[in-house]
Amino acid sequence: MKQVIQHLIHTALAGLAGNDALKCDIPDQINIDRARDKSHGDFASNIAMVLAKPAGMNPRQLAEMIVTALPADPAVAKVEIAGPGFINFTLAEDALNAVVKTVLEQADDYGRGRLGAGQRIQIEFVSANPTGPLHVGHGRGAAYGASLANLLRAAGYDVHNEYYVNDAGRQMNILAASVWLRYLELGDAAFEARFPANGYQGDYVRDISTILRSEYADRFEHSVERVFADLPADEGEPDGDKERHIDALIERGRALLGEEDYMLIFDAGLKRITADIRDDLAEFGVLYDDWYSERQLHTSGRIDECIERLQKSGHVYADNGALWFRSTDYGDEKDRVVVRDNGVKTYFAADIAYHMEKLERGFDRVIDIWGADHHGYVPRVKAALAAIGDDPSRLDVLLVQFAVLYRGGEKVPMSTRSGQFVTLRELRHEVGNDAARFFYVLRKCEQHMDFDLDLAKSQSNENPVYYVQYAHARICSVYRQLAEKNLTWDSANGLARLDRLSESHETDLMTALTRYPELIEAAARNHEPHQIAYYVREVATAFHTYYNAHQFIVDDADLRDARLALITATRQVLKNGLQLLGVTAPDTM
RNA sequence: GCGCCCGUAGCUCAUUCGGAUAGAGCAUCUGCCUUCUAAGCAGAGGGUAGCAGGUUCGAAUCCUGCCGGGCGCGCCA
Repeated sequence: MKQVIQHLIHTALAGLAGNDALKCDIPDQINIDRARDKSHGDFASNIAMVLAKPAGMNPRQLAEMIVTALPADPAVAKVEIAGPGFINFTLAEDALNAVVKTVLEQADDYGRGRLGAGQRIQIEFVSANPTGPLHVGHGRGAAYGASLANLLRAAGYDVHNEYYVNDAGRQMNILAASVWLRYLELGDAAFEARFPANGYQGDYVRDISTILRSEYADRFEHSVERVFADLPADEGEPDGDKERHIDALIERGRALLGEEDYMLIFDAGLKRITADIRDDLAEFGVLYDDWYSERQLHTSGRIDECIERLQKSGHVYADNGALWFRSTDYGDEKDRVVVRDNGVKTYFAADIAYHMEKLERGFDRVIDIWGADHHGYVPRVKAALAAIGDDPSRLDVLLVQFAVLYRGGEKVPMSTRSGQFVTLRELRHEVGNDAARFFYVLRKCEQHMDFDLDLAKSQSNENPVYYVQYAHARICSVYRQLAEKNLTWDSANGLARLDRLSESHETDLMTALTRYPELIEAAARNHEPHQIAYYVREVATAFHTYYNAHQFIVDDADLRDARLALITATRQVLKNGLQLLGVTAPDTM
């Protein structure tokens, strides 16, 4: 409809310019907005105000001229000039109620757009280290990423979801050492007192060790004395340094176990935790096309290849035994190490290779969703892509602000290492997947989020998701009532008699339904799934209001069939919108 | 200190890439269940959009400065 009006205005302007009545260029983009206030009609254009200055005219006069030159269109019932020079368009009733037919015909496809035009787009999100279960902080990235992926798909993109598994690096070695020590602890309780301050303390580590012991009893046995002989002191001991201590402990583990057994323990932890994360996300309705391994980048030589490319670019130098990427050449604050003086490639080196690889896989666009604490990382990744000759503008990094947890008015400390956190699974079980998905996505990603656990858990009925789902269930209930009264809905008759829908509640609801396709496009373009959440709530409001004001199952069969057509279309739009958010649309509540 | 994000009703947040009188939910108050589910509806009160300038026909939105909050500034990942 916007395009229709744009076209009308464009025709009018072209005519005026042809008569020399208008002495300025016609803009390519003519802005048509939804009117906020019903008294302003359905759509508004600010074109007269925009062109007033270049045309050297008063905006209201110019608006008069444009309106006079507008070709007639059956869809437009009324055109008015208002305020400083807005041109307001009111739709004809036929044009409005046609939406009911459109929705019923297109059904699950109603709202699908072609903004993406089949472009391939990859979206990587969550990608938490597989060193422990997901916590509620990860939940936000999961809900946001999954909803955004659904939204982009609905907007016509070919979307590929990916999880980057950080299965290499120091954190994973710390996990392996933690699993090993808990395993030893099961054979000798004396190990418990020596558990490193920096180890992973969560109970899930003990669970992994218990399983490991059931599979490999007595295979990795070592005494406390041998394990801790001549190690640097841990935190809490004189001259203690927890970092040096845990690194030495990892090396001790490798030496005592041998590489094969060490990797066996390492993989036991990795596999259990990755599987747990995968199940957790799947239950949350968050699915991936690929789980991409960081370790695979190392073993395949992709990182070396990437470093070579960087070197050839001339932006790499050696200093202090390490290899540096001169990211300051691209505006970064300081240069970054890619190979440490001990020969180990940094996480950054792997990440450059990963992004290089993503672009090579043929995606037109790549989206990374990161926690806001990684924001300083964006310039160096883009710098590296530019250095190796890739186009950094193909990468969008969306930063999701932290969800700060509150319990009893107190901030809840979160740390994976200490094992002190509320897991995503706990949250899901307490408030339900639907409420959690909806709650998370109700704020735009750059907005800081206060997550009040007491509110979410104890007063979950206040969550607006129930309000929306209730509207859907109520519509289903109307059909059950219809059956009990031995009536049926004649849909063909309903569609033929849409002219009977003239109550203000009905036009309001239909207007809301017409907005859905535009909303998908705007929300996808701006990466804002929260718009969908607010929209379905608006549709639910329009429906609940209608429900209370009018009876659907009336004696007049034409009116009844028309009203049932409208609420059926409403149910479809609610379902489509909720589906994008990963929320169920229940038949009963 | 430098960089990124944020500041809108008592609380939590919207505000269609600059539009008309800044809107919802929660909380508070007043009404509505013999009729399709009251997890609902109708209505009321509640605002200097952190503060001060600037840009323009028009600013919560863009720019500058200050104030306040969050995060980051490793040869960790």
